[in-house]
Amino acid sequence: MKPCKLNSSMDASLETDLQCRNGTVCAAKCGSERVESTAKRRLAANARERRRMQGLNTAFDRLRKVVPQWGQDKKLSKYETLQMALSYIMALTRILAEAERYSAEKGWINFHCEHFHQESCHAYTGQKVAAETDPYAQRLFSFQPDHY
DNA sequence: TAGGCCATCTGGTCCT
DNA sequence: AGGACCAGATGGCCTA
Repeated sequence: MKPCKLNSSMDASLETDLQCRNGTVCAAKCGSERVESTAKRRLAANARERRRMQGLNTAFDRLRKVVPQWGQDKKLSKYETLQMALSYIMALTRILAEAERYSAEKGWINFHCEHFHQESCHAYTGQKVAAETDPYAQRLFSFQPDHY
């Protein structure tokens, strides 16, 4: 946890706030109220920003949980997490596209067998199904992140 | 000790 | 006017 601080630029802006409008220094009451409200708004903005960043970090943690770690004991950095998520999504997309292609092909084969070559179907489709499961598993488990 | 990563503060900009 | 988002600055912690 970092210490709370008010930096010099803010102090300067608060000071100029005191010398307002009529060229002379405002009444003490007016100035102190303005300073107080500015400081309050700043603190509120800081708190909001902290909450926002915490929300962002929670999202990063959730992303880390669903992205492959490849046995790394060290937590992925934010940048690495994004890179890994990107390559992982692209790999899954490729797998899905191939799965669709394979299933479309299988559908055609079933149709063809039903209507034209019933006698030679079973051996062929059985062989096809067994063959198609392997490449998916192979691809999924051999997935390596792309580098961008 | 340098470099990487991170949390926080801050001011600017845009939106409601 | 006030909130959300963003990017720059700063300083702390950790590791090679």
